Amino acid sequence: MSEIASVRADKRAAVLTPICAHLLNEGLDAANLRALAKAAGTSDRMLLYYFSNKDDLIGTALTRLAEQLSALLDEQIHCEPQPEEVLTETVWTAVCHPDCWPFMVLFVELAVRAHRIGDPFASPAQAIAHHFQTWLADHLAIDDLERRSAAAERVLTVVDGRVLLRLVQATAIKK
Amino acid sequence: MSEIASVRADKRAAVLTPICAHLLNEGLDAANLRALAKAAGTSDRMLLYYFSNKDDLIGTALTRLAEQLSALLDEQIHCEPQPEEVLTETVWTAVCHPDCWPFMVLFVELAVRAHRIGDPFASPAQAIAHHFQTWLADHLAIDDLERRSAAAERVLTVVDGRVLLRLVQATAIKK
DNA sequence: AATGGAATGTAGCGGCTGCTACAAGATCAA
DNA sequence: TTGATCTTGTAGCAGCCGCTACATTCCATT
Repeated sequence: MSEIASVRADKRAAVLTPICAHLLNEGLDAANLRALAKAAGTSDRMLLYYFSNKDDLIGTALTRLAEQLSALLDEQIHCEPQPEEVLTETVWTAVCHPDCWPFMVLFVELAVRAHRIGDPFASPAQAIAHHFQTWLADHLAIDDLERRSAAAERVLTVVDGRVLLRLVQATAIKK
Repeated sequence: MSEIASVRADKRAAVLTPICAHLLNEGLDAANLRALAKAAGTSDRMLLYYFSNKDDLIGTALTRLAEQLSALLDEQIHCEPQPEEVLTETVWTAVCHPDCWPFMVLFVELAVRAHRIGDPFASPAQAIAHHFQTWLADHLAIDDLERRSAAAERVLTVVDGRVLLRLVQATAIKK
């Protein structure tokens, strides 16, 4: 019956949370089935029982992460529409917050893979970029639609550029 | 004798050119020893004879690529110092040129790995970013040193941001 | 209790990766 | 020519990867 959710579907959903966390903290390079399974307290065998293959798993997790970022933005920033320069700094501050920063790093990884590989990375990357820009436009104190959209794109560009440069400067600790 | 270069040193230098090309066109993910050796017309065994290990090879190649990008910028753009907005568009046009674009993609890959892993990626990434910004400052029509440097950083930020967004939009062709 | 399907553990395959042991050829000084 | 050193090919190891075959356990229905 449809009202009786199978164990499989339940676990599939449950397992997604720690997997998203792992993806966020360790990045896509570290995202192999055995490591993800360990993070989720299960086995790689089970992950491939819940999901049809690795791409399905990663794609599902990334889609969920894209939604999480959207929610995070709404949650972390409650402000009236602002002028372009002000919004840029407001968002930049939010982006540097420890809760948000891992999303931005992941987004950069996603962008490269979207370009080089395509799916399952392209769709979430585009979703994140698109939603981010829409969100920015909604928080800009500009009446004209076209100008508002163009300004949102400029803000997004500057923020992304700063993220990239910050990545280079804030380098991993060597062992 | 020091004037007699060994075969090893010669080949080590010669092999670097096709390896850099491979790195540039295929990215860091595809940079395994066997693939690089094939691109260089030799064997993985030989690459590890010329270089002490993979990190040494990649690090050397990346350093050379950083220098190549510097040369490319000088070569592709000969212009008088420009105001900030003009230089931004001049550089953006150059960056989108097929000769330069692969460098930018590689730079983004480098930035992520510099952040997550550190060396051998951090140093070349920082070199590229630093040289790029210096180059920009040299082409800005601003007298005051501090203002010029700040403007160069803004130009670099905008260009990098555009690169990132372009990556997401120009996605790989699916098979 | 019997049965059939869902859920899970065990073990391993085939492929790739960085790297190395070993031996053979190449080169050059004596 | 001999021997030492530099260069190179062959083969393979140990580890990781995505994925799967097989067997088992668990549970709901009958």
